[in-house]
Amino acid sequence: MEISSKYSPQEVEGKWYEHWMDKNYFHSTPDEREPTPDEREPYTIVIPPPNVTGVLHMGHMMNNTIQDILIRRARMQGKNACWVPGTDHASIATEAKVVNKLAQQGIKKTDIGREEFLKHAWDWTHEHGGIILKQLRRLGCSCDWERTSFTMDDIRSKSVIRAFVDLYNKGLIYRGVRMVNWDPKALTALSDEEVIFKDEHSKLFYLRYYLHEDDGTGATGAEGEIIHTDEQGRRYAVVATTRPETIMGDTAMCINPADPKNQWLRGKKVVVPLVNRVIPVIEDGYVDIEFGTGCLKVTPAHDVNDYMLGEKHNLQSINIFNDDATLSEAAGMYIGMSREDCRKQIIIDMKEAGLLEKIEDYNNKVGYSERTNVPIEPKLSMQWFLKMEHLADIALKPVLNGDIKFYPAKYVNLYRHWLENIKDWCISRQLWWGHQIPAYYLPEGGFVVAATPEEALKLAIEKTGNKNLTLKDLRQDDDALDTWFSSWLWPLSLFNGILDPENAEFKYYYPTNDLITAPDIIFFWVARMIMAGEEYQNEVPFKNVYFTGIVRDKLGRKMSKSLGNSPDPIELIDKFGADGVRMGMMLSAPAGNDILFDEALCEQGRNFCNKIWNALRLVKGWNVDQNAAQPEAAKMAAKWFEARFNQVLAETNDNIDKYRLSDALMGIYKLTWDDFCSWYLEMVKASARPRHRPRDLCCHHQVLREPDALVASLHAVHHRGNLARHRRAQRG
RNA sequence: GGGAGCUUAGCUCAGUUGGUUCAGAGCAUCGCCCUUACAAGGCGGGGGUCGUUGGUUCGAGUCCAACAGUUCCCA
Repeated sequence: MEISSKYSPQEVEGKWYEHWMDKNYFHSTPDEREPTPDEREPYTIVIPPPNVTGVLHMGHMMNNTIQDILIRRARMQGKNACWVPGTDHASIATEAKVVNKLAQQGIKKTDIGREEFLKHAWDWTHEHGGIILKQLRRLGCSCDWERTSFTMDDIRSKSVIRAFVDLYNKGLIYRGVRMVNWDPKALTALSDEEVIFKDEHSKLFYLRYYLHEDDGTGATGAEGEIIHTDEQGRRYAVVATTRPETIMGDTAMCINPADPKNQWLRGKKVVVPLVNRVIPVIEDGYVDIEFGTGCLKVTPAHDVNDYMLGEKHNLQSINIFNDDATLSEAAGMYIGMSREDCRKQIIIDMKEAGLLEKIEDYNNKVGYSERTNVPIEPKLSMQWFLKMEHLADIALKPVLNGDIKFYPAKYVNLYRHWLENIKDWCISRQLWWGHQIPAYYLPEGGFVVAATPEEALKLAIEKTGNKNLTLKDLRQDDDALDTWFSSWLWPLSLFNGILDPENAEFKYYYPTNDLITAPDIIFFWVARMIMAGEEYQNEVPFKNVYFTGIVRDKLGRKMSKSLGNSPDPIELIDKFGADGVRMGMMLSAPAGNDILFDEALCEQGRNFCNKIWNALRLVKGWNVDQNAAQPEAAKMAAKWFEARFNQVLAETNDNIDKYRLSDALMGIYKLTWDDFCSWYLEMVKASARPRHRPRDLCCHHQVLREPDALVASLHAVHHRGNLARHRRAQRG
């Protein structure tokens, strides 16, 4: 049979993937059918669940290639390897997509109601979900597909609710009015981690706050005192702000008691410009003397720090915004205007009224919603929170004492710093797509928390003593839980370890071995999984965390849709083969370092596959004579290569043990290309002149056996395994 | 504003306890070869004051300090 001189992955990869699936090579037991584990050591990875409606991007390619390398190696080492795939319901992202789709049909979600909306969301999920898992198959991922899970499937949903009820009963979950990050587009609260700060070229507006009923007293004449006076001799304070549109919510002005500039303002009252509300001047060391004029307007309803000042000084809090960040009735002016328009208008009006001192250019950072990309509005609202102090404590220990190892280790510091400065986690979202909070409000006020409506009713009757209560009297909380509130249970809930911690699978597979993830979700996800693991099992959820780099383009820019610099992974696979692309990623991916992706690397991967392919062609072209004696030179060459092979194998194992995957790959690359092809095959070739003389069997076998073992030892380029099997198949 | 990291060949990066093996790898490049496995190839070659300055040391890519550039995290 003639073999093409060029390797064509398209003809090989799909076929072999199918073969592996047919043989069920990726499935691991125990499972529900076969509850007894064999004597092998388990090796478990749970996939970082991609968004159910997402599509594969370069970050997934990187991440899942690494997982596949580790899981295949474990399998080769004789461990019971189990890689659990699944997807995440991605509350905000998915809900936003469904809302948009409905909007195109002229439908608002509030018009159709929760139940109807969820039907649409499930339709969307069934339509788009699973695409990404199919794409992972293209990449060659050896997941145990029978175990495919979803954060909103039955077991996972029940686990989330169970955990919520449990934490509530432990007193770790509470409901309260707090300053939260409000997304005025998605109309929901967000956690601190979902806010992205961006540099902004904005303006600093200096506003005049005239003294109320100025009696001319207060001046100390001290050095550094600054008193502003207008043409009529009226005295005023100057406040610098980036957000003049919030003045309607001002309930105090604050100075630093140690600020010589503003001593004359002590104990005075000032008038909010335009609004004409009289507010007190308070004193607090919080105010930065150097910033602006040292006078701070305090708007407790619309700024986190102002909120704290308000609490401390007992200030009134006026919420001047509606949920969509337009001006509310309470603002008293500019009602219904957007915050952006209001800012423009208010500056025009101030100028006219002579209340604007000056405008300066100013660079500051503004928080944006990670999902909708609109500026976050700090907002006082009633939300559910998870207390973090205890959870942070138990999550810090295993990382500091080495029960969990981070690769690279530099992330330990970052992790510690975050945990030591942690704030309570806002876990409620004003969304429908997700796990509905299992809190039930009673007709006479108050609420109960229970896993099911029936249990809630029981509790409600106990609590109120009212035996006539029915399910209809209870109203379940409208809000859903933060998506991460299900993700953090992932390693536990995948094996049903929340609902049934004594089950055989869970006992066998948990804790998992390695977690492969991106460093940007170290807080969102990694830290919280450790908390959940410690809280529920008193055990770490995984032993090693490998942080991948962020995939950038070759100019070092983040890949983004707007830049259009992200290649389509599937097109890359079509062009270079899955192996070529996988190798391209791995060649330049030391842990934790960003990788500058370049198609040239995939080309190198493709070339390598081709090199192996052609080694096969050479060997296949040889006739084998069982009776021929092995030439002395070939014998020596074989001996040399075997020694070389064992040496590289040891190095490779060592490198992978240290998670130095690109080094491991390079070792095999050179072994294959330089030692095997350039030296060994050439030596065997030369030893058998004249050229048509058949090679001896011994030699032939060794030639075939060596790359089999070689290839099997590192599955970075998984179809090299195919080639080896291909050889075996053709040999017979 | 606070903190962390990075800076070694044209590019991407190794370089673990300071000492022949420490100045490396891959890619790219240059020269010669269509040699019957592979031009997606073969053989050979060039290329770096290890960001800058200073310090510790018998000895510094490696340790210390300052500075510059750069990236990230937090507020």
